[in-house]
Amino acid sequence: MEKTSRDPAMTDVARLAGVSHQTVSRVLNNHPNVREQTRLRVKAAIKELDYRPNRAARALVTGKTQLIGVVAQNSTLYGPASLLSAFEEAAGEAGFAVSVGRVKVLDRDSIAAAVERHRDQRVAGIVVIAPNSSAADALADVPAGVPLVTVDGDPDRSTPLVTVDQAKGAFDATKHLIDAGHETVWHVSGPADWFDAAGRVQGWRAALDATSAEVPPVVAADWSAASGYRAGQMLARMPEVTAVFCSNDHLALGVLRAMSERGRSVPHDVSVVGFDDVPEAAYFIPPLTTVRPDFAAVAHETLGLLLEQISDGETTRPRRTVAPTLVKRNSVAPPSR
Amino acid sequence: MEKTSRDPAMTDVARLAGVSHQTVSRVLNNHPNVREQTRLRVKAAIKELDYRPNRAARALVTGKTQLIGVVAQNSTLYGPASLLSAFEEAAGEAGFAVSVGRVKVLDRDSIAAAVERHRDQRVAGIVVIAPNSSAADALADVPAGVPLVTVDGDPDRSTPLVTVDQAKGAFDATKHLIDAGHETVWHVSGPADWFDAAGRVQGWRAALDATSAEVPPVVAADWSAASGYRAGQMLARMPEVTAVFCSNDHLALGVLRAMSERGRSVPHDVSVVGFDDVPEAAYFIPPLTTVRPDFAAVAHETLGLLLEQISDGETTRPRRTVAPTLVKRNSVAPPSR
DNA sequence: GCCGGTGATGTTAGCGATAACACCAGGTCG
DNA sequence: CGACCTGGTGTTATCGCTAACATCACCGGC
Repeated sequence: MEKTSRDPAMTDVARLAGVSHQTVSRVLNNHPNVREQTRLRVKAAIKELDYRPNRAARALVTGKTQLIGVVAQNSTLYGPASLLSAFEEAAGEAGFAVSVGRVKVLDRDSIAAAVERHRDQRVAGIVVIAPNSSAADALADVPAGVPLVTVDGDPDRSTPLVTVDQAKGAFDATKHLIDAGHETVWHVSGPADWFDAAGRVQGWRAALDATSAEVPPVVAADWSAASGYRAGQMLARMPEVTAVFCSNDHLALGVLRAMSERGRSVPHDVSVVGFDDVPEAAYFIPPLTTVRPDFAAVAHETLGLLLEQISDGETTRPRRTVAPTLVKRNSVAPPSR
Repeated sequence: MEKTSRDPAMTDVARLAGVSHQTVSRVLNNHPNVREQTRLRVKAAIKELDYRPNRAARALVTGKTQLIGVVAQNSTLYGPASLLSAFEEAAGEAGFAVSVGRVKVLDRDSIAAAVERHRDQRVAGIVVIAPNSSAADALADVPAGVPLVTVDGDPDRSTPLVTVDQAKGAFDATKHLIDAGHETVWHVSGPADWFDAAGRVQGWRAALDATSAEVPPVVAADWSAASGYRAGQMLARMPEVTAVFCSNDHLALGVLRAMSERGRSVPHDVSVVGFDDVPEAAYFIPPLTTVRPDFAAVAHETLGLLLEQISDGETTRPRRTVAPTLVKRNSVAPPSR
């Protein structure tokens, strides 16, 4: 019964393989000048001891970690959650660990504190999912030199940014309704300080302008089904409303329920389009036509941009946009009138 | 224009404060034997230099990191996503960083690989969200000595485990339907190899047994609205079905739509109860009665169990269960017959 | 007035890697 | 055939911290 001794270190491997620890290091880092036979001996020793390099020691001497910090809101909104999950997977495949710093609210202080925590950890780079303006503001405080990429952040700021092409998605959705024969399209929007919501408003308006359709007032909501329901109750009472584009699927769900309660049939009386394509959208009543963002693509672009900064210190094209696609289901029909 | 010099280290702070680096270390670690005046001088120097301790160096000498590794599936299922988010927040408050290792599928090899990646990082502890049996199997390979907590894992295994009391939630839901006057309750279940699903089946059956109600066959599905819809199509054709307990809210959504298509009104003709209380459940048609797990509580219990293991090496009570609550809305009514 | 204890601080020795340089054998070349 | 390169390897210094021990002033007690 012996005391658990410490984990094997490089010198233990070296001793077993009959070489110096430096040679072990060379094998580990794939340096060219190692004889094949030596390499094999070292690898065998590594395996035999179940040796794993000590990252702390490596980080200490190189000054670099293999860690990426992500700042995200503590919410289960479908978009951010999908993005985060996709990013973690992509980063993992690239050999980076991902440390997630959750933030309760997206205000300047919380974001700044989360970024600081990551800097304390000496992460190689930071990704901030900063979907609203106060979150974006916080990034002004981050000193240059820390590789940083913003996702869904402020398009008017100069930080490297990856985002879904909200305007295009909204344009397509609105256009689809107009093409179905509707005279105009109403819009239930997400919170005004969210860039996603703003971009969708912009795309919606552009589509209406393009066909000289009348632009009705934006119906403001947050992202919740509850607020969509309230917006829907209002719209359901207005007979001139025949088409509604909602800023996300949950808003659309609320609208759907309000319409159903008021006896306005979707899509016969009113057409509805959402945004996000949550997995259950196909099982709303009726199945929802919606816009699907490609979160995996956003994640990959983000990682690419970050890795570029980490290695070069600079970035060639610091703004990237990923186009979403319209998914047609049964919530859109020509107006009945 | 001078070259960016290296980050300040402890010796820089020491020099500025006119003390030795060891004294700086003592201040940082709140050692008692430091004169108040010295402490203040050191703190001032730390602030002036914007000094941050190098965690790699600390980890190297102490052999411990302040990192917790989490293994989770790459999915956006509401339950796991909520749990993860809650855990990250709780761990952050306790001063730990959380590294998330995503896994595409919950099979033994992937889980084992993810655990290994975390061990390479020398995390202080590991949390595995292991909701099905193949995931749980992988943990057999983890050597003792690595603090490990399983969430939603195998109740029959001896690893420390935290879980929602699935059986109680399901029992309450089923009981609620029986109390409303239904002769029996049908069940649309999640995948059979998920412990969550199994626990819910068990609770459902217990409630039926307790009132000597007939136990209809389990309708098997996965967690998706699509599979709920298929199950619902079948159940809708059976006039004797008046009450359905679904293993999660998305299944319930699919059932709701199938019922609506077949002209069976919920709750007038058929009552439905779900599980999870997703935020939009209140806006289904009709608003869904469901069971709400307390993910924050699960997260806290998990963290507590893990920290106990990290400090003591042992655990007093390695199994913890968190009771969910029934949320009553409008999808349950007495049978019409 | 000397001794031992105690509080405040400094000094030294690692932790486990990589970097930089030193070294040595063997081949190439003028 | 000696100078020079070059591939393979070892040696030493170093990263920034904490642990352990050393030091020193000051205190009270006999």
